[in-house]
Amino acid sequence: MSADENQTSKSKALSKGAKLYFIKPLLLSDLKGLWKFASCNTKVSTVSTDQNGSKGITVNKDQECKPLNNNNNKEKKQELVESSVVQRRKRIRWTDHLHMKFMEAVILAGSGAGPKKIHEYMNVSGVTKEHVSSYLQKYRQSLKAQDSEIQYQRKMLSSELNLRSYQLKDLFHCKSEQFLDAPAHLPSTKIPTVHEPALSQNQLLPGTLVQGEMNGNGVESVEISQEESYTNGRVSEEDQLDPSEDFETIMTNTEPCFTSWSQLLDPEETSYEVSSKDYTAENSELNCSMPMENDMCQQFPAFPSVPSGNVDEIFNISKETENACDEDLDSWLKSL
DNA sequence: CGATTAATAT
DNA sequence: CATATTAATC
Repeated sequence: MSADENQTSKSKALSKGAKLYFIKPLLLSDLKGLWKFASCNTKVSTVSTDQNGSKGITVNKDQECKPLNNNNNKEKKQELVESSVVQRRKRIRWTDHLHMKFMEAVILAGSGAGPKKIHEYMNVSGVTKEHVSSYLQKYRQSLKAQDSEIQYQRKMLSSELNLRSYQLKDLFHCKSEQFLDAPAHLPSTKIPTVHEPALSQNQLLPGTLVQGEMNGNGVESVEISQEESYTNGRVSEEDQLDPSEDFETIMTNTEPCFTSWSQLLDPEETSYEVSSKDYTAENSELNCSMPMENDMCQQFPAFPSVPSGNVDEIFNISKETENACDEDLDSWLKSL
């Protein structure tokens, strides 16, 4: 189908094997011709362009049209498909095995590789570049989805930490009873445990080897269910102190482990391997569904342990330090 | 029949 | 080559 109505293009196309040549915009007569063509069972030997004004198609006169309604619907459909001039590419099934081949190829081809390279590495007969291309599209989509999921979790985590930072603040400003009660105020921050694979169909990450390899590539799948949480624990009823930027900034400024598919693709980008390890480590903590208190210790300097004794005293000292010089502060810290 | 997957169009 | 769209399967 072409907007090009000059005769040379037409015959060119026809000589190269086109059975039909439509000129846009289509006319009703074109459609009529098409219908006739489609409902005829016989092969089209020759189709000549219409000479008489209509710029549509012409179907050979000698074609006998077979009535459609001799068969049931299904057969009818079959017939049409089979006799149709252009045959649809055979639909392939991406079995685990194929998928594995694909993944291997993706890895071998290196990040940034396109369908062509991947197809070459796969080297599976019957699988065309187009097949690979299509699958690659899907694969990338799944990565993207994963990525945004991770970003989401990251956000959540950061806000959790923020929440805690309020409470640490409270600790420092402490009215002693608050200090002592503090733990009770902590929101129930159960980071949901990882529910393993549960590979949803569209996640495209089956296969065992695959998973392993992917880790090496920094594409670890971190599946933390998000359904629960964050609605119950949200200690919003509490008098919200104004948000302390600190933890938020720390979290958001921290380079994400891997930001996006495009980053993965970038051959220059080498750091993600390392950072992804960090990330996984970080997450394995989460996965243990450990209380946040412990996690905090992993990521931030440990909070000085509070000496047994008079809380008020400590508080007073800490207050004094606001005007203290470094040395004073230093020695105070040591005394802790 | 809606979702998902793969082919094809842009 | 990437992405959008459509068709075929599940």
